[in-house]
Formats: sequence, C-alpha cells, structure tokens
Amino acid sequence: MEQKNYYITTAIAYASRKPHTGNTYEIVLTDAIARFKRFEGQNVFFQTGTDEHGQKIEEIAKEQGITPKQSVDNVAAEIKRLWDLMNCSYDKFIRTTDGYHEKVVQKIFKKLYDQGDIYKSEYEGWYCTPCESFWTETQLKDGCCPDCGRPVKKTKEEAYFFRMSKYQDRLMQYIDEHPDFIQPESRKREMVNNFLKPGLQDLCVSRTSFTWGIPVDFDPKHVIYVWIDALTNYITGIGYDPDGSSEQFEKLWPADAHIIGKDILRFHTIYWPIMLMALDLPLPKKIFGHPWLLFGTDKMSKSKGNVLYADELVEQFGVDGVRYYLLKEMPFAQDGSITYDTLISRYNSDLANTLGNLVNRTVAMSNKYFGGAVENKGVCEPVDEELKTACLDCVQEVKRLMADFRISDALEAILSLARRSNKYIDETMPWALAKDPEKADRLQTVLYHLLESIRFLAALLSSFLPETAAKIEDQICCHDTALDTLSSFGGLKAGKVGEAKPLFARIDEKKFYEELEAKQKAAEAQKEAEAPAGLAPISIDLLDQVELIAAKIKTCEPIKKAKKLLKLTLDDGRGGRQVVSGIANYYKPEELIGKTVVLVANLKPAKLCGVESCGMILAADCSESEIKVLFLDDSIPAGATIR
RNA sequence: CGCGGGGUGGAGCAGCUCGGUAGCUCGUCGGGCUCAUAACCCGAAGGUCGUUGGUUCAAAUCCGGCCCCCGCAACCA
Repeated sequence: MEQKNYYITTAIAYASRKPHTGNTYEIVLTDAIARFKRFEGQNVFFQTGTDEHGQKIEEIAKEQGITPKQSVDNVAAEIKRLWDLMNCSYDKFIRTTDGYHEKVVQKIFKKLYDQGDIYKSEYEGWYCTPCESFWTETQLKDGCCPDCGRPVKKTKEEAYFFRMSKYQDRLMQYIDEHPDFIQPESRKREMVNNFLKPGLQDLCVSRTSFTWGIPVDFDPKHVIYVWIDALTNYITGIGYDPDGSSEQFEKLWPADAHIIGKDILRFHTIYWPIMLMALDLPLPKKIFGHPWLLFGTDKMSKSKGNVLYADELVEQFGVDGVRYYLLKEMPFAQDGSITYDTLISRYNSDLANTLGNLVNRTVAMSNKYFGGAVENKGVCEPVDEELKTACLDCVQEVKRLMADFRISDALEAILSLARRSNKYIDETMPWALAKDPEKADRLQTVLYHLLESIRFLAALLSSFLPETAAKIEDQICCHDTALDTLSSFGGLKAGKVGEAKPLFARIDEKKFYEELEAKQKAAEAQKEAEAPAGLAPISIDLLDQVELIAAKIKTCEPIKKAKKLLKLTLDDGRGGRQVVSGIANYYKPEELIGKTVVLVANLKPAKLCGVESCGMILAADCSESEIKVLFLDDSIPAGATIR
C-alpha cells in the first residue's frame, strides 16, 4: 500500500528576537498534529523556520553593531534551540537567508514580472519621515500621519506591484467551493467580509527604503518585500523551482495544512493563494488560524510575576508539563491564558494524580503480587467489558477529534480513559484479590487488563507527550504501540514490567511560590546591580530648559474615539491653553475640574487622536495600572513658575 | 456608529450550525478504599445559561434592542 503524504508547516518565526509565546504554542501544536499523522501511518513532512529579512532586523543589527546576518544567525539558533527543547519533530528548518531560497525567490519574482502579474509603478503617497511609512490619501487622518499624527509630505517611491485584483474572483470561488480551506470557520467570514468583498488592491511587493532583503535581480536597487520572500518558504523548502521542481515537491505539494496565528490569516488566505494561482500551483488544503495564548492574566498579581517564557517554564514543569498545558488548555477558537495557578493545577491533577498515579500503582501492584510478570489468564468478569470498550472507543474518538485538529478535546478523551482505568482498580480491588490465593488468576487478569489499558494510553499520548509515552512504555516493557496494535484489546504480550517510578512529581503550590518569589527577587537584584535605577546625571542647565508652571483645570471632557485620553482646558495665567492627557482610565472629568496641576509649558504642541495638545500635565506612575496626577495647593496662582 | 471575539453553578470551558432532560475538568462538602505520588473511587451542594423584548407548544440554542468584558486599531505630550 502506498503511504499517504502529509505536508504540514508552521509559519516561519520573525528572527528579530527570542520567539514569543505564540510561536512556541504554534510549534508545539503543529508538532502534535504532525506526530499524530505519523502515528496514523502517513508519510509526514513537517517544516518550520525563520523569516530573516526586513527593515526591523536591519535596524536591530545596527543597534547591536553587528551585521544583519550575524544577528539572524544568533536569533535563528536561539529559536531552533527552543524548538528542540520543546521536543518538536520538524523535518526541515528553513531560513529565508538560505541560498537556495533566495535564488528561487528571485526566479519567482522574475517569472511573475515576465508574465505581467507584477508591474513596476510608483508608489505615490504621503510619507511620514519619523515613521518611515507611506500612506494613501484615504489613510490619512486630518491630513496627517495616522500613526503619529504628524504632518506628512507627498512623495513618490518606485515600486513593484502585484495584480491582486486579477485573481480575486477565482479566490472567492475557491473559498466557496472548499469549505475546509480556512479554519476555524468563523475566521473565514472575517476574511471574506473584511478583505475580499470590499475588493483587493494591488500589493506593493518591493521596497527601496532598506537593503536587508533579497534583491530584485533585474533591478537591484529594489529589495523583495516580505510577502514573496516569506510566504514562498512553503514551496522553496521542499524544492519548488520555476525551471523544474524536485521530486519531493511533486510529492508533497499542495500542503495539507499551514498552521498559523490568527493575526497573519489575511496573508495566508488571500495573498498566498493568489501568488500560488499566479504560479499555476494548486492551493494548500487547509489554513488553520490558531488562537493566541496570553501569558498572564489580570488576575495574576505582580508579586507572582506577569511574564512567562517557555524555556523558563520547562525548568519548572518539564517539557511534557508545558506541552500538556499548551495543548490541553487552549480552546479551539478562542484565546487562552496561562497562570501559574492553572499550570500547577493541571499538572498536579491530570498528569501527576490521574495519569502518573495510575501507571505507578498498576506497575507497583504487578511487581508486588507477581514479581512483575503478568499475563492474561482470561478470568473475566462483566466489569472488564466496560474497560475494553472504553479503550477501543477512545482510539476512535481521538482519531475523530484529531481529524479536525481538536487537540484539547482529544487529550480530554485520553484523560477520560485514564480515569476509567483508575475506576476499574476500585471496581476490581486487586488488593482484596491478593488476599485469596484462589483468586490469583483473576488478579493477574485484572492487572493484565490495566497494563493493556495503559498501553493504549501510552500509544495515544505519544503524539502529545512523547517523552512521557516513552517512559510509560519502558515501565510496562512494551514498545508495541503503533496505531494498528490498538484495533483490539489484549495485544499486550506477556512480559515483565519494570520498576515503578513516578512519572510526574506533584508540585507543592506553597513551596513553588516561595521559590518563585525568591528567584524573582534575585533576578531583580541582579538587574539593578547591572543597570542602576534612573537616568544618567544631568547638569542644572538642562533643567532650565523645561518650563514648569502651575495651572488650574477649567474644563475637562473625554475624547471620543480614544479610550485613554481626556481633553483639558487650563488657565495657565497667560490666556489659557488646551492639553490632552492619557488619564481617562484613572480620573473622571468632574474630579479634575478646579484642581491645580503642574504644567510643562514649553512642550511642543502635538496632535493626539486628532486633538491638539499644547503641553503636558505631570503625573506619577504608582504602579503598572495606576497613575496619579500631581495636584498642587489650590492657593498657588495659575502661571506661577515652579522650579 | 472603527474591526473582531466573548458573557453558561466558586474557577476554566463544552453545548448554540440542525430549538425539546444544562455537560466536562478543577475547587468545596460528605462518604468509601488503602494498591498508589495526602493519591484513587462514590455521592452531594451549587446555575434566573449578561439583560430585555419577540418567534414557538417549547429557546442557553433563532430574531431585535440594551449592558458589560477582552483583543486589534488608536493612543498614555
């Protein structure tokens, strides 16, 4: 029988810094799917990698005083290290700075240009110098940069464009005819309604404003912008070439699934398919936009710390502890969050208590009663049937759920089997059987059934918690855990089980937090030692350049469209002025009227959300979520100089 | 009216497409057991399914209004 190919990818991570949590979740999620497909007997090719070009990386390298290539080498190594730490079974790690990738990208660009899908034009727009961004007429706000509110100037930049609109109808039709193309379903509507229906604009696919990228070989002052550079990794990585692709490419393309974050769904469901259409290649079968994992919630107190990193967590919970949390606790189509509390709770109750303890007590009993040698004596009772059915049903259930990438539900199904097995121990009471020598065969049968159900558990868990699955297999001395050995109950061959070793040590919550606090204090202390608090000393002349005066708040009102801003009019003792302040979350307008405050009087005016602000009132950052305005004694007259 | 997501027992979620006993995990309380990692098993308490109208024999589920929360965007002069 010919093996079915299954090509799956993550998005490539931007190599500007240590990967954030979303990427870690993504790779683990994809790894679980890839492993499961292999488990089902498919010939899986799993690709991940890094996106290493762009202006931002150029800037970061400059700051660090190294070349962009050195910078991305560092970050790519760090990313790879983290992926390996998470035990991810990727087959290929592509970097967009790889020579073959760069070469093929150039060929693709040329091909699209030659066939008229890419054309050279001018990007006529409004340029904001500080932001280094172009804006179209309609994007401007009150004639100013929508990003920073500063004035813009009309500029022309030569650029290459991709004719998106040409393929728009074909894409619409494709999406209609392939309901599984964009997943989850809700995201499909978002894409179609927000981007496709209003009509696509041609996409700017080159830049001249930076140089760290793949040059357009027939027009070297242009660099190929992220779209064609990054998205094509999915085909260059497996050997696509406009002049003749590799055998591997013919075998693997179209990809079965691109697993990506919900934030880049637009690029993958619109730009990427259109590029493929232009290249006359079939489209990927599924684009899966996973939700975000939010590290920390507002419930997490500052003392417990609010930012968590994956590799740090591995130190505390082990690779499978972290993998389990990521896979189990993430809702299907909704952002999930993580806290130490939930992490500890899941770890203790699911991994240590339910699963770990089941294996431990079963293996311990096998050793205790039969010196580890347990075989099926065939002395069955009606309760046994339920356990058998539970095992066989669980396999089908997990297969069914995994077909839809319902990872969390699949793990829940597996945990349910572990709970059912624990229940079986209570139902059969092996310790009672052990007291009656005549029931030795029954006892042995019971333990055999338990070991067999544990074999099922190990097999089913192997895609999600590979390390743990291997440990379990070692303990029950059975490495016969392929999917097809799970078609019937009783496949476990007689043997001698190993020593009972706890799989997961329970975590003492109180102790955990004490250690955590100590660790954080140490880290803070170190940070302070390295970089003393505060800014470098300045001379008094600098202070003279800041004009501080007392001012009375005359009126105060919220600014529509802005959540954090209040518009204040002040009596500054010299005719009054208007100031915008980002304190709407901390003060009600009426609380402020009549108060005397400190005003920075000679600050350059600026526009915030389109509202003019002349100066700034002083406030103290009391904590991350609390700001207090400095109020003065009301007997101080408006306009009084402060020094 | 910027875009999007969500409000289900103390916590986190499922159920909503295709209306008809509100389900799961954790937590709490009570009981059981002792093989095991103070674990495991059983039972119980606890929910006006955000609010308000409507459709219907029947609404968590369909339709309308409203309130609240969270992302993005904007933005902390």
